[in-house]
Amino acid sequence: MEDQRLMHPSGTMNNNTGGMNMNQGYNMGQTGHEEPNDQRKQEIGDILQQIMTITDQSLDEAQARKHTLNCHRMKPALFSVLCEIKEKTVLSIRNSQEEEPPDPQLMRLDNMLIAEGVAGPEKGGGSSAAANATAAASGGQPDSAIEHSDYRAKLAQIRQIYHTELEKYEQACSEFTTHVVNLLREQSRTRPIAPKEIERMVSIIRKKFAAIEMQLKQSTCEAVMILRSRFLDARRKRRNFSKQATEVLNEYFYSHLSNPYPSEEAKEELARKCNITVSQVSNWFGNKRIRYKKNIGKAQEEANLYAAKTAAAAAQHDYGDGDSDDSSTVGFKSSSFLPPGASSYNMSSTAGLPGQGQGGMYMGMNGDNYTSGGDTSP
DNA sequence: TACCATGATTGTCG
DNA sequence: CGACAATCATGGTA
Repeated sequence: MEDQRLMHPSGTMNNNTGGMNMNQGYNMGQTGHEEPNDQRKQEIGDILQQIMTITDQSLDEAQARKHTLNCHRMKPALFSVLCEIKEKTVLSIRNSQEEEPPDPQLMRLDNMLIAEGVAGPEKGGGSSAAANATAAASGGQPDSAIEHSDYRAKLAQIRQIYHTELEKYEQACSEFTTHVVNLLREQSRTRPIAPKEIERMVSIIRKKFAAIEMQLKQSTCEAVMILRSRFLDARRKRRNFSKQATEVLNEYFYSHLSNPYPSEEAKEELARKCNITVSQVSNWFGNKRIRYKKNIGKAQEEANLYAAKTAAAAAQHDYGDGDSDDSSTVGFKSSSFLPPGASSYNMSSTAGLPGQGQGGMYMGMNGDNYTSGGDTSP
């Protein structure tokens, strides 16, 4: 990682009250030169050697030398000469820097991170974001809360890592900037340093750290995209409900054929029984209603099967409510799925539907208990 | 492999 | 926002 490499100059300068040249600092913003590895290693070795030499000198000694230099009688003259040279070079520095417009790519990344809820206004923040987001998903909009919670938990994890890293970078940046500024101020006693130069130095450092931040943002975006694609892939995977679940849903549907619109409570109850989500129950009923209407002839067979089954169950209960489990929690919305007057559960329920015989389909079914639910296999 | 069944998604409407 | 209709995409089967 480049950030770690970048921190080294800071450490170097810490020990550098003696006299390392700040010009090394000016190279910071420039792109690294491409040299053969061996040569580069050699150079690094030399530099390290120099540093070791410097740190070997005692601080007192260094301070004493600096003091001697500052008090030297030629110092003012030397300083003014340096100022003159400086004035000439400053011109060349000045035109090299003007603030550029914001990087469009960075803006894209920022926008995406905000849109995905990774950056931007707190949505819970840090590790609690997962819990909050999950709660929001299952509370406000219960649909597919189970799948979402996993996705959101992972997203929150990404968010937390992103913020932690960002914070680290910002802290490092500000520490490093402060250090460099202090160093320059210190040096300005010995050589002329214009405030502009310090500003420039600061902006170079900022740019460098901004580049690192951009890398962070980019990899965060990538992580989010991967997470998303995985999540979407998982969502596309369709699994048929269990035979038992289908049976429960069908029982409910056909025993409320006159009004197959389960209330919220009924949906929850069904979801619990079938071990699926409420939204899956809603989907199922939506699909069922429309497909029933489209193919009443065929559905009729199924209807009879379930009617027979529930009738048998009712008989067992000796005149009790046929589906005590359901009806206890079921509320009905007014609906026109069937014409008014048609009631579910017996032949009259289907009498009003087009394309159906009035006759004895139900009778024909006799009691031959519907054994396998008929439609789906596990 | 084609075909049907089925769960999920999307767009529209009241 | 829920219901509906159309559609997509996958699972299961002949």
